[in-house]
Amino acid sequence: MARRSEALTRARIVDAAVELLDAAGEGGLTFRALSQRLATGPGAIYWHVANKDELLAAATDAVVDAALTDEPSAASPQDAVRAVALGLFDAIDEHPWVAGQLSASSWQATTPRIFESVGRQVRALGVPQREWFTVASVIVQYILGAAAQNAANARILGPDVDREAFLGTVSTTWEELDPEDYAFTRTVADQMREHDDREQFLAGIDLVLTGVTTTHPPR
Amino acid sequence: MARRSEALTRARIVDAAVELLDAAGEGGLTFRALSQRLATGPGAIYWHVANKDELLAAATDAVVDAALTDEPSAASPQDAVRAVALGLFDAIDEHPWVAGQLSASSWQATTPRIFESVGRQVRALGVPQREWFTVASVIVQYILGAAAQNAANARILGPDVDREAFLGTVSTTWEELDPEDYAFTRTVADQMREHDDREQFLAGIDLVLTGVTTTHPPR
DNA sequence: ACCTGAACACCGTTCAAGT
DNA sequence: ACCTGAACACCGTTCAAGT
Repeated sequence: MARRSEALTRARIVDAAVELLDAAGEGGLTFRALSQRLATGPGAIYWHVANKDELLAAATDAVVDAALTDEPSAASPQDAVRAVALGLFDAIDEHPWVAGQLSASSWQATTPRIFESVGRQVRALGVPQREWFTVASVIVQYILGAAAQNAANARILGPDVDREAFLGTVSTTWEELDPEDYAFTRTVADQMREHDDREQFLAGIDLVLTGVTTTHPPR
Repeated sequence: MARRSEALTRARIVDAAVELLDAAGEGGLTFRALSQRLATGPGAIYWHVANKDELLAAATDAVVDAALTDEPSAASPQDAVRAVALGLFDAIDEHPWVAGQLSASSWQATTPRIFESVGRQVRALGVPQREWFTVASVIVQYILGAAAQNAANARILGPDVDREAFLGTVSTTWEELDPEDYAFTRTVADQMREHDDREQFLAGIDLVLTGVTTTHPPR
């Protein structure tokens, strides 16, 4: 499997890192495991990459870049936002470790790309210019925040656990909470069991977009 | 400083863990550092706490619990949501490591408390019952997501970096992006330099709440 | 029941030495 | 210029031994 004939490049290292992260999670990325997969010593990697943080940032960048390559070209700004949001949602769902990174240090390099995609649609919605930064930030925060929490749940689940069984367990736990302290949570326990993550994420996007267009109606 | 006369309890361990996390971040919490601070051996801690994950979850719980103790008792459901949101925002701002935990494994234990607080206000807003879970989830996702990203920025900053200088640097970086690929981001670079995190967070809450009341107008 | 602290397996990172 | 792999300092966790 290991193609030891090919040169050790930064790109090959990042690709292998993504594979390791996908396969075994954040704890699975090890300089030893990585160097074994690349058929070298651990020290070799340090010639191409400064340290583990930089490697994680590069891996995150690679995933987000891939998720954002498809140009929106949608019917409405709303649809374009939905497309960007779903692209990131799916990418994070497929690579759950990305979530932790996006709220970590790679923020600086990766976020402008997301911000730009969303911001153009904010402009297209007719939001007044002095609100552009605020509104675009709020939408990006919701997208990344919701996707991150979704990924966290997926991480608890693990790849081998049955989703329905898990939701059933949580739902049952909720139903057994103190009736007085958790009146609301108990009531919606069955809604939680039957909800669809993707649908709910889109419902959130739509709520935010409705808030935006209501607060800043297009002239 | 170390009160070696007192018994080693789970509560004292968790308190010391919070202090270490506050002082030195996620990397600062070490069983060795912790046991030194508590004047014992590392093994002693394992009698009270199963492992590091459980310890982190307990520390997170402690912080969130403290942030949610003040009952809202606000004029409107909107104000109550703002109060809960700001309480969590400030708690995460003060204990940035909490953000990473909330999107990690402690989700199960801690989230119902937040969910209940927000959910009661969703009910009070007159949202139809079959939408309760969705709407409450969206609000909680925004609160935790936005607070987490804010904390991430604070973590990059570190406690000793000048905030204004940092924002100035980021703003300048944005202004130097490619004019075609990053037309929007460049335009709002100065807005980013002058924004206030707390205000922007509240603006997001209000956008979401407006979206909720517009989509589900109170009868 | 609760604490001690040495020991184990593992990790990120460095660096002299090689090609 | 690029790679090797032993070595260093450190970590989470265990466990026989103590009180």
